[in-house]
Amino acid sequence: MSSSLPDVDFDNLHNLLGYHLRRAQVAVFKDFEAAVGSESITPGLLGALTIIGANEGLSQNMLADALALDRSTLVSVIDKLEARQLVKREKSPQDRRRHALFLTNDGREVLARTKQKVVEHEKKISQGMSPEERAKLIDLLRGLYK
Amino acid sequence: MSSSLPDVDFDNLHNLLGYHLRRAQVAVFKDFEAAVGSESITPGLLGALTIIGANEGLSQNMLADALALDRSTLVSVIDKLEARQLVKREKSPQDRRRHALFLTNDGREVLARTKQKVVEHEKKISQGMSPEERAKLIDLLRGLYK
DNA sequence: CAGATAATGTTTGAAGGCCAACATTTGGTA
DNA sequence: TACCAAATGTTGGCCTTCAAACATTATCTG
Repeated sequence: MSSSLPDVDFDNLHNLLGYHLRRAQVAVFKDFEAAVGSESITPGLLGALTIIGANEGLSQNMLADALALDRSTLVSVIDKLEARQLVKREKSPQDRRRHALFLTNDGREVLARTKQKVVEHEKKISQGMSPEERAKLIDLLRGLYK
Repeated sequence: MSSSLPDVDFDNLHNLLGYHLRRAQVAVFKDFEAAVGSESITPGLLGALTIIGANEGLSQNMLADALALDRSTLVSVIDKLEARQLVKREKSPQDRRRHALFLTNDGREVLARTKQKVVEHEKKISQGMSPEERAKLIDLLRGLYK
């Protein structure tokens, strides 16, 4: 399967946080796809559905902030969700620059189903650590970006 | 700066490892660019230079394995490094399918300079945690992908 | 040895992200 | 009030990545 016989020397790469962060993220996202993929929901789409569901009527800018995505990136996320009839844009009457975002009934159903599957996914990837370790991990990760 | 007044409800997003992993990775990579950017070296390029430097003559496949990148992705990484005269491809005499990868003198110099700057970068991002916490963090991250 | 199978590097196409530039709308201020 | 600055959403260009298809070369197997 792998093509390393003489074993690669990683030098100090294994001491770099960025290296491990990237690999962990790739692995976790892959498991997410496997667990939730039947709904055709990616981590990014779940994030958007979750925040919209808990904050109906919010603007695209607020959502982009919450997800730490660029405004322009969010446009295509919402385009995709709207094309699948999970979300709708409505013009905000207070501020005509804004779009107010809402879940459709389909959106609410997909979100509910996805959330359940995500519970399993989180359980699976956290298998190798104790609840305390998991909490500590999240804490340390937040420390890296807050 | 930010556009949240009524404060966004994050629902259970803050309990998802993937969410924090992505945000931490983005932040760390951004700091990397700031610290090392003067050399125009990205995390991916540093990874390639590091592994090649410690394993001169290795093949593109072995390198892709080490970096957890797709073979096809690595082609463009090496294209870029070769265009900048930091790496050279040589046809392997033992296996004529393979390219053996080597650093040029320029490549060695850039790698050495970059490594120093990366030390500072790692110090900065690890500022908020103890050495034990940092080691634990890396350990937990490895647990997610190994 | 001959033919099938696998490994290697490459190209192409698609997805998802960023940034810069833009039009529209709002809000502050002189 | 009239102007200038900021906020909002969108578009287009670019980069990085993966996956699939391909040609070339090596290797295994009958």
